[in-house]
Amino acid sequence: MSKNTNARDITAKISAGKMGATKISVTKDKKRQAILDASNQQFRKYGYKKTSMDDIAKHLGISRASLYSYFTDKDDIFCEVTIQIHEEALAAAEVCLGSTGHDFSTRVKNALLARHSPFQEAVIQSAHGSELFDEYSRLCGDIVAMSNDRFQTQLALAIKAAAKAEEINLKTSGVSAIAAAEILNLSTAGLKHGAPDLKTFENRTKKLVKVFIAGLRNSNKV
Amino acid sequence: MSKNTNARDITAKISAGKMGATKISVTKDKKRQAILDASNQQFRKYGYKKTSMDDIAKHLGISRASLYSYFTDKDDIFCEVTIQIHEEALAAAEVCLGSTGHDFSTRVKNALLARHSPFQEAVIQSAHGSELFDEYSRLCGDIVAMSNDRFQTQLALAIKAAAKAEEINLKTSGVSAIAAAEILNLSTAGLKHGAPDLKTFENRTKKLVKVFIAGLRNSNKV
DNA sequence: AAGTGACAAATTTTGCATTAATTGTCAATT
DNA sequence: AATTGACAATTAATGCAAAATTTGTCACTT
Repeated sequence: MSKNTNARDITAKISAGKMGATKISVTKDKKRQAILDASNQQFRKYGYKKTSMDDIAKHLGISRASLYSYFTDKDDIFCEVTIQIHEEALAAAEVCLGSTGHDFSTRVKNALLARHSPFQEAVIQSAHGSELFDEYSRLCGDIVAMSNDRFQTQLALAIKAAAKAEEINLKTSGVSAIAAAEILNLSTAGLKHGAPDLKTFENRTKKLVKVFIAGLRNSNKV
Repeated sequence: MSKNTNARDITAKISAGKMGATKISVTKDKKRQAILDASNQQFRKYGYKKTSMDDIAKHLGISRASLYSYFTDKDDIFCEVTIQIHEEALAAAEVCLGSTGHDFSTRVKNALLARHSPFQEAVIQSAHGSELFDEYSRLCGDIVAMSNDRFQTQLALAIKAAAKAEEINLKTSGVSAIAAAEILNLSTAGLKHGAPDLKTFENRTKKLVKVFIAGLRNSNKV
């Protein structure tokens, strides 16, 4: 096994996808993606430790050796899977926040669900949720933390914009945009607890956001 | 080790303290309490498995054998400790909810803090937090669940009363008292995450409650 | 170039024996 | 009656060797 990937490596990987001219063939990227998908599937089904490189290879109908021409080792695959899930969730959340045609409260609700639902499904629901969670913090603690920061920053920006547009009133509410974003994010995470299904979690989130955003409109009035 | 204490036993133990005429001597109760306190201390310091009956006995300056005339086994002690912590937290929360002289929002905030702070301190802060948490759900999952239910019921009653007193407006908010209580309780639990100290957690809770309760005053107005 | 089989090294698992620690229960003591 | 020391029994920790699995690499095929 390789040594723990450090923060600099991760940052490089995350931003790599955004740069334009890669000379790697399309088929190579497609195959990389197939490996990531298969691995993700196996990790959820059997947990991280119980999933061997051979399992992944067999599941794809290729040889184990070829995996090593796409990824350095299992840790590498796991980190990339994690990064991808987080990137997707973040992108989806950003779309929700920016979507016109919905009022502010709905946009926030959708963003929170986009950010949190994938993990409610993947981590909590899976039988190996707790083991995967351990691996997250061991191999990709930085990713999760960074992703959280980025989401809260996005959300805070949206809240600030809403305040400027006078959809909410931060001054009378006595909370900063950043604080509001942090509280919404953490609270939503809390709503996952003991939720028997995704629908329950969604309902709770819906209500939390509705009331919370309403509170941001006039917290001072008693 | 004894078999897992079942729900009926726990219910009996919880209500036992409320009945009047116990013929057990005061010193016996005092000693029981001393054992519980010492055990609680050791559990937090060294974790559940690493704390032996001998450790507890030595820490009290008594023999190990005498522990067994007060409790059937270590599991029993652990459950009683857990019950006591939960009972205290619940009682404190109830006092907060009923306390006149504070406005509704403050009462709710204080109740949530009374309910959650002890665990923020004990479970999260301790080095053995995760192990203790595992033991909780293994031995006393019922206690935690029951305690949660009772707290949410209390909170829901207070919310209903506030609605009757027209301090908040549940109808326009579109959430039931029970739903609001559940969301507040779960959200507050979420605010513990990554909090470096108790103060941070308290600040977050303060803001959450302020805004949320404000939202319960007029969720419909856009 | 992309992919594979095969190989040596490293890691995990298994079984088993030994030692140490912990438990729960006495009869005996204060 | 409360407490204890001591005892048998269970359970946990340790060591170690053999077997099995998994890993990462390379020369070789297609």
